[in-house]
Amino acid sequence: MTSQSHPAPKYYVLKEQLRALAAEGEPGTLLPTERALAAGYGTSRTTVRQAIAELVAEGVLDRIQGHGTFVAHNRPTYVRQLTSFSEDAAAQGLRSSSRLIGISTVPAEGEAAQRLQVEPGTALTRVERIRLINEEPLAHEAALLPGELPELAGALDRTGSLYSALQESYGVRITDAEDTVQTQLAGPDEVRLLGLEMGFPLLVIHRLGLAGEQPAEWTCSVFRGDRFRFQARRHRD
Amino acid sequence: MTSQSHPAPKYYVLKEQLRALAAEGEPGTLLPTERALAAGYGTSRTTVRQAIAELVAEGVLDRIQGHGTFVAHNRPTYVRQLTSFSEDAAAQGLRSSSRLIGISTVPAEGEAAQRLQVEPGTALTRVERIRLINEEPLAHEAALLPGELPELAGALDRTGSLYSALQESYGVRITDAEDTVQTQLAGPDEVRLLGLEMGFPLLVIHRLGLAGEQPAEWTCSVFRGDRFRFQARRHRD
DNA sequence: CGTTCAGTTTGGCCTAGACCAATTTCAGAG
DNA sequence: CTCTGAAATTGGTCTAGGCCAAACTGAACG
Repeated sequence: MTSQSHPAPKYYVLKEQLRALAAEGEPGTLLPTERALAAGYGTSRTTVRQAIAELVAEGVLDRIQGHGTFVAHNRPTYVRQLTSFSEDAAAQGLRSSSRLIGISTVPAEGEAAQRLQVEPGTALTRVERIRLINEEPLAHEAALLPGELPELAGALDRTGSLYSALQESYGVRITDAEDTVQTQLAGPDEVRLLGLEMGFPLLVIHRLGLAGEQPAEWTCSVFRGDRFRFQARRHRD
Repeated sequence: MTSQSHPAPKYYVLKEQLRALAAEGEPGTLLPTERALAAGYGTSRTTVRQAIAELVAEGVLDRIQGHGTFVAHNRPTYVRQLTSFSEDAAAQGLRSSSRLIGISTVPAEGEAAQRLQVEPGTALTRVERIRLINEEPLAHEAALLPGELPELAGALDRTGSLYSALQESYGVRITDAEDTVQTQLAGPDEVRLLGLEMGFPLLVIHRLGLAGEQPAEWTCSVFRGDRFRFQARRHRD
């Protein structure tokens, strides 16, 4: 008999009960308050909060300070399939938009310089944006492009797409991209920019965009882990 | 003045201090005990534990009940690039191995039936394994293959690779694969199988393997989020 | 010298409650 | 009826401490 059957932690049992409770209600339905749940389930508020925190991280629940905890609305899950955010969203019938935080010129350094194959100190254009799906923040994205690109702001404003703007204004066409996906936990920056909780699980994608053989884009995107899937297709020789 | 400068939570300040502390020590160096840290930093053990928990989730620290909390050893980060675990690991110079949990025959149902394009109830072969890098558990994997495959166990034992076994015994060659990556939190199963903590961030990959146009494999892999990166390369037309 | 077993240490889980901040509620003023 | 402002409500953060389980320590024993 190898099964030692450690009893599941109390918070986890409660978590699954709350998950079931959430499944019954319509999106938006308010759950009892944390204090009420603690009293009702004969536990402490700390334990209730741990259970709720994980369900929030899974996109099952949502909560607002001063308001309450409620069944999360069925968020569309954004799936990255192609290379462009706007194209991916359109392919899935989602309304995508961007909020431009800023375009600046920065010197190349560290990994960016290496990836873009330029000398450290070379001027790069940095485009920082928030990506939204159905008007809700989904990701923070910072793209680094070689050279100074004075016309980029206007073209980006017209087309809304970085790739379109690059092609339109500078004839740069990204033909290949290499993406690396990994997990990360939300810190103060992500909390501020994406409006989520500290320690929330995120997916970070580093992308190297190539125009032919020439590195033309080095981007770091930080997605909410609960509304995002990354999809890739490969062929073996 | 839009900056509202919410002060960072106390646990987060402590987390970054502990991160710096960990960076100084060699891997394996024991940190002070939670009770000592709480006393030293003039905080509560609860707060210390929250800080440590996130650093554990990031792979910076490691802890063992009854022993202590210490600087994590520099784990190699496994990067998925091709379609096969064994090939990927070999390409990175990592010692990979598998622990077979079981091979069974199960009826097709739900998403698996749909993905493999078989009628619900059709017999599938289920191969469940733990994937290890340098003898440490990295992922749990459950592969579903259409049909009953009596010779699979032997071939798998000989080659160690599912893809090789499939080709060798049945002439099935997986030529294309579609991977979907998303986040998940560790539950009791993952805790038991991979030896990590409840609520630990994971990366889940669903893979549909195709032999030509024919669906031949539907696999769900659950990786530790701290020792895994997923890499994909795309070409745009 | 090795083994055993009780006591100590350390992390794992949980409780009870304090104080803060954002939101909502609602009575009172205009 | 609308606006204002205080009070109540609800989630956000943190404290202090209890009990358990796993690991370690060391003395007693064979």
